[in-house]
Amino acid sequence: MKPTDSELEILQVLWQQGPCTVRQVNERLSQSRDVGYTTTLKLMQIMYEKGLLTRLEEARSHIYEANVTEQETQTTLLERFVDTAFRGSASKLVMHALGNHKTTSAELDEIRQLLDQIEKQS
Amino acid sequence: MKPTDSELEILQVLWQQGPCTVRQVNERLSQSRDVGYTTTLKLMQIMYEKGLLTRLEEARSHIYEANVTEQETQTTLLERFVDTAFRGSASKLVMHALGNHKTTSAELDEIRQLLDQIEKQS
DNA sequence: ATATATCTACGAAAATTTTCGTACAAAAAA
DNA sequence: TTTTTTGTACGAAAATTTTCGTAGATATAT
Repeated sequence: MKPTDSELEILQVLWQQGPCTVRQVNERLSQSRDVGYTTTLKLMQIMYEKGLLTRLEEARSHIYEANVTEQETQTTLLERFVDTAFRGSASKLVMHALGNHKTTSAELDEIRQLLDQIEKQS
Repeated sequence: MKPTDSELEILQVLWQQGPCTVRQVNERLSQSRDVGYTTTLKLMQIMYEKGLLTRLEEARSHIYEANVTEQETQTTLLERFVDTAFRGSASKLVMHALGNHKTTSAELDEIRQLLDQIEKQS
């Protein structure tokens, strides 16, 4: 299941903040851009229908929760992205990402450890 | 300039094959999915208007060429992707990419070298 | 109790992207 | 020369995604 850009934005809020009402999500989104309440509502209803979200209808204002994990979504999106933008070459993508972004020393070490681990397995 | 999915598909063909006519691009695309000739034509015309492609009109059938490099496009798309899917954390993306894709030993070494190089610079 | 605020549902407009039909010109084949 | 093929241009339909207005229900405040 590949979320659209707007859907991903909403998922990010829910992953970071945990279960939220529409209002809470909308308020969070409003911090970075202009978006109407019913726009967010509608999107979340659609996501609910698609199974991307679950919701509790106990109170008058429903409480929504992500029904996909951040990890699995990242995996799905990454796979697609590697294919479309990097012709399937994960290592090209990695080199590109490391080249263009600031990465701390600690993070670099972490990546080194992962490299060793991968090599050991094979 | 962020190309759409279909536009990226066309750019990939031009990056791999060099300057092409619409027919050549369409034939390449047709190998993987069903797409009409005029669909490809229209898209390439739009891309030309946007400045994503240049073209030679000397012959009857124009010859199109990518007007953005694969590298710069990858950089643009990657930046966006890191932000939307990985909350801006390039290292998270890297770990994810290394974890989920097969990478050869040579590629792993190449990445190690890059890591060393980055660390030396800082 | 009446007015105001807040919520859901839902249809449909608006914006974006993708697809294709049709018109017409020029080249190639018959 | 006439027909068929191959090309561009272009408008507009179709599909997808995003946005929002309005109706109606329920809670909250005056």
